[in-house]
Amino acid sequence: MMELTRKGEYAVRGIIHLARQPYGNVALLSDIAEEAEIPQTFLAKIFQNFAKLGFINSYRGTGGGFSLARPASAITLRQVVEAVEGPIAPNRCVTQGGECDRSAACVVHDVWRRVQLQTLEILDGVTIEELARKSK
Amino acid sequence: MMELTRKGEYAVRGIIHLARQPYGNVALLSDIAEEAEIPQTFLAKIFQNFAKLGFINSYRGTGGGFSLARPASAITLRQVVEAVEGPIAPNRCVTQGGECDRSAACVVHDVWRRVQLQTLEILDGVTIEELARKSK
DNA sequence: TGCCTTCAAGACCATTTTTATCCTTTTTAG
DNA sequence: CTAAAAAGGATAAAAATGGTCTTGAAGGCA
Ligand code: SF4
Ligand code: SF4
Repeated sequence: MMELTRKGEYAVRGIIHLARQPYGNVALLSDIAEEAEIPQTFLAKIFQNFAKLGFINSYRGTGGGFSLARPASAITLRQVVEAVEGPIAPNRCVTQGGECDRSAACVVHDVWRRVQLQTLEILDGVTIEELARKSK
Repeated sequence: MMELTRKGEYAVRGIIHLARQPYGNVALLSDIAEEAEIPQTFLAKIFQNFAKLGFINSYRGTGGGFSLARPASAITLRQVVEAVEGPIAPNRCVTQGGECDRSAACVVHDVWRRVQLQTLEILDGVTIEELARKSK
């Protein structure tokens, strides 16, 4: 239950590997994909999305590639995961605009909200910088 | 991300409604399904599974139905959820025998383990009795 | 003994999500 | 101009989800 998909796992691994590059350095998709052991075309989609969201910059043409658009310390694990997996919620009723007519009276609802809040707290507290720095 | 499936949601709702019956009372599947607003045939599968796991008793024939096999206070939300959704884990690498050759060195792994442990702690601390009693 | 009720078990199925791959286009450096 | 590299869109196999249907088995009752 509640497992990250491959896409989520790849997204995290991918951006960590990108963050390990010397700062400002532009890295090739093919290199990151190989290092992180991610299917290149799949990672391409993920990075395209990250670029749109402003996490990373992309450069086309010869000498192109990807680099972080802001310091790794300013990107949290939560942001990365939510970017690809959507809002973190253990049940429908705890998402923004989550629909269940029972929510008001439901006790289980409160349990899921606690799970959600604790999870968010953990993921908010971890930055890509930390992850990239440790266990290099 | 990490959402309970319908099956999980139905399982929780179903067993709570069963726990609201007078103790020892045998309830009809059709009644529980209607009260909890769950497709009856789907709930049947869930309850069959619960019966196998010893959470509930089932009785066939006229006057048959389902009842809890042990006090609601001895059934935790975690047990119910894991019964239908499998082990609670935010990533493959934190399941029993979860496989990722990186686990040892990986820092993200530790984050997922923390998420898992916090979630388990919450779900272990909630019993079906509490859920059935409150917000009747 | 039959008949009716109720759960058991397994087959079946439509839809959605996951996990990619492929191809064409655009951008850019040199 | 050309080669390199990402962008964007179409396609698709495989798996998971969310059920339904049919048949069978067990139990109560006239
Ligand atoms: S936990 Fe309660 S509020 Fe949330 S979806 Fe289930 S019934 Fe609705
Ligand atoms: S978080 Fe680390 S250990 Fe877990 S699956 Fe990802 S790479 Fe492997």
